[in-house]
Amino acid sequence: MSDKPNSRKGRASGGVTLSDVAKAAGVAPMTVSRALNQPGQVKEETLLKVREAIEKTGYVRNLVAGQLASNRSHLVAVVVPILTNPIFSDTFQAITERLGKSGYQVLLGISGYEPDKEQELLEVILSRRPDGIILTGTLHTEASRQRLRATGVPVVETWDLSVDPIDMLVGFSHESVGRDIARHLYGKGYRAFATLTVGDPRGQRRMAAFREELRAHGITDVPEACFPGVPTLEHGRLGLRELLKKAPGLRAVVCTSDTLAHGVLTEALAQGLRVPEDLSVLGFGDMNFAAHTLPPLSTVKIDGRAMGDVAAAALLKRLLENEDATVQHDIGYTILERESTR
Amino acid sequence: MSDKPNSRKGRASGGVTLSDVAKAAGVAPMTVSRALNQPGQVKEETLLKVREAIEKTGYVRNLVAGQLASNRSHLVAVVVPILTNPIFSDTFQAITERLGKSGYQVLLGISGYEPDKEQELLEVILSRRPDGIILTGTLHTEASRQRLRATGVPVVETWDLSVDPIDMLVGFSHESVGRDIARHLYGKGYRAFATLTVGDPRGQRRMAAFREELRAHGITDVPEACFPGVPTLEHGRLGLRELLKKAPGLRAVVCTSDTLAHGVLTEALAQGLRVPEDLSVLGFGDMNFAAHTLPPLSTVKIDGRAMGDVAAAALLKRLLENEDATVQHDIGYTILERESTR
DNA sequence: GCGTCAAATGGTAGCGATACCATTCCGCAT
DNA sequence: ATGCGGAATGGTATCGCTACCATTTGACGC
Repeated sequence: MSDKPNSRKGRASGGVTLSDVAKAAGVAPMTVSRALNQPGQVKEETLLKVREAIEKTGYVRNLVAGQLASNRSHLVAVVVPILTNPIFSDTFQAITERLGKSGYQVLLGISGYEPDKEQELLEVILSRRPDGIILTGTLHTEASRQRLRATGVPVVETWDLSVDPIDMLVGFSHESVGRDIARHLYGKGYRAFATLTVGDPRGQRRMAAFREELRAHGITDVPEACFPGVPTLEHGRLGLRELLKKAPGLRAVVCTSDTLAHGVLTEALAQGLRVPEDLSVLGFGDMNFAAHTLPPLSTVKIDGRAMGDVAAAALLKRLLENEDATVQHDIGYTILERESTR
Repeated sequence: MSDKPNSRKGRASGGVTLSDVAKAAGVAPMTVSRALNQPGQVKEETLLKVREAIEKTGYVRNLVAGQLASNRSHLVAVVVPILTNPIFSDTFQAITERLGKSGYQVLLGISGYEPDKEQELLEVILSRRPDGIILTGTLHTEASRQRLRATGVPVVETWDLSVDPIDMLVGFSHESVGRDIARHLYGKGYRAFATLTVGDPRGQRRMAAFREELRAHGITDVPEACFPGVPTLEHGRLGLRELLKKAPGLRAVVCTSDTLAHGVLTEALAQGLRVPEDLSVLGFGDMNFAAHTLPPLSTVKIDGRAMGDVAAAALLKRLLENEDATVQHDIGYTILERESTR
């Protein structure tokens, strides 16, 4: 049917427009527009004619023009630090699904834990006039915050709580997690701890709170290993080796990610250390493998899907119902005791 | 500085437009447009005035209007089956980075291995008039293929080869992988095989070729376990149990994913099976953990980043240089022998 | 038959930018 | 001075759609 690929250069796109469809259907352009956007307001008979014309002409909607005219993009931008961490891809997937149901599409941005990169990203994102923005974390440049506030786009920050949110907020307290871990493990009788982290600002904050709480119990010497980049099994293995060198009497390793913890378990197994008898290991995230490691990994469960769902729901409420209430939602967490700690 | 959040309803967006900037700078709108898009064509002095005006007015570009006028979106859509599989997120990340350098932004779509869902997705994607589309796999509905061909958008299919590509193509032969695995393992003396898969069409094809090649060597009975959904450690563990029940004499398990293989290794360890003495395991993908499992996992290495890079490069060539050559690139693969096979 | 009102449809003027062409500017040779 | 040509800038007509309001249609009661 197609004569030849459209040239798509110069001014005219060469494609079929809504007016062409209207002509083919014998109605006005506005009617076609309504048939597509508010089919309920169009008579069944007309709807049929329009659909037929669309089919016949091979019309492809142009949301770009629609967006310019209506000032609504049906686009929501989501910014995550990295995608390779399943903890974020779960949230992202949940957001995508929830928004998709209401006809919104997601524009993804990857910031790599760098506020400056995030700022650049936001600039491009704002240029596309999204209807809403979902950010990961509350650590943004001052310029970013001002820009977002000034434009008035609905914003949801996730994965954290904050005293001064830009707009809406869905997350949990990382300080609280750190303290709870410390109390929990201290309560079980552990005294010789170490932490294993990567360059993740929220993980660092959890561990800072963890240390502080331990200090309150008189434990001041907590060795740490920290790797740059993303959490990997390898970093977990290297990390345990490093920590054992620093502190041979080590009894419990607290990791900022299940992946790291999995590496620690693996290295322990390789070295003949029994878990939890000789060494306890605690992860973070409750990723899908955590329950199936050897031994099953104790961890802090974060419901990433729920977080995405709540964030998307809050945004939709604002978008669809023009609800003006500011959302502040603590999604909580659970310390999941499996067998890697006892 | 901001008076109050813009209402963003009705027709006027209430924002600062390029014309406002032009007025503030004392130049024509066209000049501001050029200052932003072809700064080389604008006098240094004028450039300065414009930049100042942009700063002062708090102007945020509107790429939507620009796109409508110029018929170029600086947007490339990427469709992947799932994001949780690191093998795809690597490719995706590489694409994003490469395109980002040339000023293109990426619009992500998740198809969930369902051609019908992909078709719906493509409809929305095309409505946004992307400058290019990168697809995963070559398995699309006929309607999708026609639609893509008719619109004339540059398309790159990845992760596969095909006799009838829509446009450009970057991948490798899954049949070839399957046959090579069979020859390789057969050559090392193995005779009792099983396969472990999830509902991934390309993995299925690899295993079909694997079986066929084995049949050529007189091995016809190859038990299989197949799980729906995505590959997880759990499926790997369950899979090995299932397979051992079916075929206690099993000597080598071939998996369609490193994650599954990791699960098999874990279950073997849990059952006291020695790898590779009692059981050999082969994965697929060479994910970042593969070299660090117990024992290190033999696998088929696919360079996902390279694939993304090549795909993005091919697209950019078409977009920037209007190169008309059809690309067909076999990215290849390597069977990586670590210790889980011998 | 006619007024009434809601449902369905149509006409027109933008949305904010860029393509295209026209115009002005400016340095330099004549 | 004058003419010339390239660099820099400006004016205007769209791009394809939807908001807004006007108009038409049709069902109903009296």
